[in-house]
Amino acid sequence: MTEKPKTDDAMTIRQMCDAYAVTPRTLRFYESKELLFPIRQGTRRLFTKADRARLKLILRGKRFGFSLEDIRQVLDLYDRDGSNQAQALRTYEIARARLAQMESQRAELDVAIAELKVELLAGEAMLATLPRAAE
Amino acid sequence: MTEKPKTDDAMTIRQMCDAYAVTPRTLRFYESKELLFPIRQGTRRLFTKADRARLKLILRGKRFGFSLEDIRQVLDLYDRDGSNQAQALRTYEIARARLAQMESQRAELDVAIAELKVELLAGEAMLATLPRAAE
DNA sequence: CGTTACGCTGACGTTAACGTCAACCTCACT
DNA sequence: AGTGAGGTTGACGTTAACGTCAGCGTAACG
Repeated sequence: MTEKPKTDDAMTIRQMCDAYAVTPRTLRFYESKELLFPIRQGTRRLFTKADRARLKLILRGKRFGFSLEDIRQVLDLYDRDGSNQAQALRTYEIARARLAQMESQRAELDVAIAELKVELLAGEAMLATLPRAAE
Repeated sequence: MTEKPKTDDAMTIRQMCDAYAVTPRTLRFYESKELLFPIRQGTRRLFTKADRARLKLILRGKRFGFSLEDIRQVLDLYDRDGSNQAQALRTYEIARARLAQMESQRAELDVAIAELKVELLAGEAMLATLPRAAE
């Protein structure tokens, strides 16, 4: 039993779009970039459960700010051999590097926010000196 | 006295590049986008004190994540009439909007960082289960 | 059999902020 | 006159992640 991972759960491109809030163009684009591998029924694409799993990872990766290329590499590693420790380690390293980037970016953002707040205070002070034309 | 804001302090493009760590292309690009207005000595550009002040603001704006177009608008307002309260107010509003963006971005980044950290912990756990091929 | 829905494949367009030539000028020397 | 440094103006290239056609197929409905 449980021996039927065939096309039981295949979804059309439109169903995918509705389910994941992406455009057809996006899905085709991801396929062209080898991020997704929908099967074909004639000329049409059918997205399997595996594709949906990958798409979820892709969208998550994007939220993290990974580039599609980064994401592709990680997906490749998962696909090729999920139980290879060298590859798992590589994935881990990529993620760690990205985390470092994000934390650095956040630090810069914090500085910029602080500076901008100072500017705003100065701006408010200036505005207060010339409150003419009070309707 | 103090009546000579002529070309006393004009700088060549190369001097500007060295002073502000930008390329000539960048300065010419900024001029084409009407962010800078270097005077001409024959065909060559000479950047005045005013240009340097603007460039500093531009670079600062970029650190804040403003687009060049945003920056141009603000510079225009300053230039046109620095003491116009309506314009100062507009500048203030632009900056406030940008600050809101930045804080929202920071919040998202925080979430993404937190999530990614969770993933990393999971990754570490997984790596720990298969510590084969030591060394 | 006509139309409507859905899908497919190119292929060019978009946005930002410059990078990267190529071809030319033009001083200051030597 | 030659040469080298530094400058100028086009104008096309780059990167990411799709958007936006145009033109075509095909499958079901009425």
